[in-house]
Amino acid sequence: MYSVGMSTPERLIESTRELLWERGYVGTSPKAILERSGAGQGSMYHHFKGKPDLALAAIRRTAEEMRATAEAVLSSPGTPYQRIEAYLRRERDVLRGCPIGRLTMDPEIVASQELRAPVDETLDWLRERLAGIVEEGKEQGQFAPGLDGEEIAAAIVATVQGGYVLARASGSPAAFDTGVRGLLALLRPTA
Amino acid sequence: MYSVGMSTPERLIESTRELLWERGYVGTSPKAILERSGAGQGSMYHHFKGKPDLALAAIRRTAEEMRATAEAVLSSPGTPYQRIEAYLRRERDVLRGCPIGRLTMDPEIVASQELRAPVDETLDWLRERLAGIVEEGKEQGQFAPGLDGEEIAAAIVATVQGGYVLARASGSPAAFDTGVRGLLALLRPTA
DNA sequence: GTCTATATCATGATAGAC
DNA sequence: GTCTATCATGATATAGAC
Repeated sequence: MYSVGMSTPERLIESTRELLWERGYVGTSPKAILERSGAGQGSMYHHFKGKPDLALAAIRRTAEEMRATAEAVLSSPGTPYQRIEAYLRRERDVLRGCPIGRLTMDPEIVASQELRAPVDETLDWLRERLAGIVEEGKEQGQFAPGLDGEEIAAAIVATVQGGYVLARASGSPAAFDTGVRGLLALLRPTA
Repeated sequence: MYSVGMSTPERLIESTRELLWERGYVGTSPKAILERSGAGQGSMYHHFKGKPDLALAAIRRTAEEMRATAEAVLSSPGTPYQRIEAYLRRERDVLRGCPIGRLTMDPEIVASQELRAPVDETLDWLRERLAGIVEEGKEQGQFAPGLDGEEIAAAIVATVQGGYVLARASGSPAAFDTGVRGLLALLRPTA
């Protein structure tokens, strides 16, 4: 429970972010949010219109954070291959899954234009960012000229998102790493 | 609602399978199952011990079905690359997601040894099956000898599972296909 | 801004008649 | 085997006092 140095709306948003990550939108109840945040019923409905409104604030913040984290790794020095490798091998809490990607399996998120938008925009941005790096690699002769940046980027993001699925199914992060090694082996410049 | 030619337990299982696919375990209520199946409260608790028991029966059947579908494609004639391509390009209801993979994002499935087991076993079987095909391809000189069958297999399954995530995020199956094309481009034998 | 009270419906099940 | 109570608790709010 968040108790120090945070305003009530902050505590509500942070608690909601955690619960959405752990249990998804459908699995997260207002009651659970109140308990975790230490806020009262009245406070929550004073600061937010309801569960969807609070979830939107939480999802937007998580999306921003994920984007910033990815950008930090992707803009680090190194060759295109090295930057992609750094992204794929970056430390992750694999068994917790992706706080953004997991939302796509939630029926109420997907059904809501508003709630789905930040999820879509984040994954879309990531694909575009990676596609640009692949194109850079092609120009530098690091990747085969026949490869399509957008296709490779989609395969990279999918491998990460699917890696979480494999890891959670098996109860171990190993499967994530195995898939990442497989993709890196396929991407590795021969030169 | 299932009404003809099916026993009550059958109707309950089929309705549960659909709901688990659409809404996950946490998002599926006994009431919704009863409404969809047309069965009464009493029938459900007569044939099954409760929601977890019914879900287990539903998940086991979905797992069997998924395995049979995959095996049919993977054992079809063709070179290893062609069989992998056939698997990746196989017709899918992409926006509905994977009925097995989506369960890994459900906190109560992952928390339950019993409910997670069929999910784990199915994805594990699939990885092993694909790994064998990759090894075949290496023997035939279709894939580079340096590749690891298990790694490539994990990347393939992850690309599919992650492809569903991308598709559902964007609300269109296109992203799934883009990722698959990217992976196939990387796998394609040059010879 | 926060609190407690209240409201309505859903959840997940049990009991016992038929 | 199926049906209709019944039940305790949770979900998702609203109302109004403080």
